[in-house]
Amino acid sequence: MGVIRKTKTVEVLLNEFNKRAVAISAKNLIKQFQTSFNKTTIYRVLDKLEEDGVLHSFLGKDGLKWYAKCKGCSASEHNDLHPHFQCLNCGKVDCLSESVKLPEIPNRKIKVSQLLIQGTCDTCYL
Amino acid sequence: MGVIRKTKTVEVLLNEFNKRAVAISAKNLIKQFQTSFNKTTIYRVLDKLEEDGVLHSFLGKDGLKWYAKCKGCSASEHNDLHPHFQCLNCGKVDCLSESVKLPEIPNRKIKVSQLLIQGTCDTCYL
DNA sequence: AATATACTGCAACGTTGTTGCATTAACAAA
DNA sequence: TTTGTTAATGCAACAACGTTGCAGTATATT
Repeated sequence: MGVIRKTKTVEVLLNEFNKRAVAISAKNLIKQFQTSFNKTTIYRVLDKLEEDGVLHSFLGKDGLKWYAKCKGCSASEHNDLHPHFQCLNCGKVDCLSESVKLPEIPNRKIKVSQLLIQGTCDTCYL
Repeated sequence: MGVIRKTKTVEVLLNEFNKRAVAISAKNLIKQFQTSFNKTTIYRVLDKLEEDGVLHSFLGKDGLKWYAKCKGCSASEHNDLHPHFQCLNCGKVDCLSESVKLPEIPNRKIKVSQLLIQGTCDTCYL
């Protein structure tokens, strides 16, 4: 379970998430590191980092998988219930710190929820 | 533009959405009607019906595209801001009528939002 | 240094959805 | 009803994102 060995791929990817504060899509990472790492490896490392509670994942605009650093998650518990904002212009995704109040749903048991807000970000906002 | 001609495909698909009250994925429709219609046709008809404000679409669990009947939408305006609930056990998706209160986001312009709640539905809830 | 096994790269594949193009069918007008 | 325009369809091929199997490599442990 989780990341066991400290490999080059893990080091480089983690560094990337630490450097940038925003979420990054698997697609972007693959493009960025295509000369260094195979896409299969990147997918697998991201999986592991998520299992480990280091990253959390969610689906963005076109069903693409995005990852961002977790704050206060562990391998046993993922509490990534914050919403995400994706800019329809530049594609950038931010984690929002505000929590969402889920509607009341009778007779159903909620396991996870995902709120994706789309619009224009501060940089692209004219 | 939207749907112009009353074809067999449009008729059958619309009938399906009227018969069942839940959301249906493109994948399911293609599987269900693979003997009658080509998948390309189904994708295109769904697109048109959405443009027309008859259906609205959203992304479910694995990035799959789901469609459901709109209430009070038109070609000019889609007000499909309600959340969806997907059962992790049987895969069924329901539209929830409750509206969601979006968090305050400074310096950004919200265009659309999508809240997907996942868990166990009433039928699968033990 | 030797060993066990986690990690990697490659190639091939799977699934969902899209595109181009020739053919067919819906609708309007004569 | 027949004709003509053009929207809708089916087919095949493609595109994108992601997964799988397997042989070879690197990491950590002894």
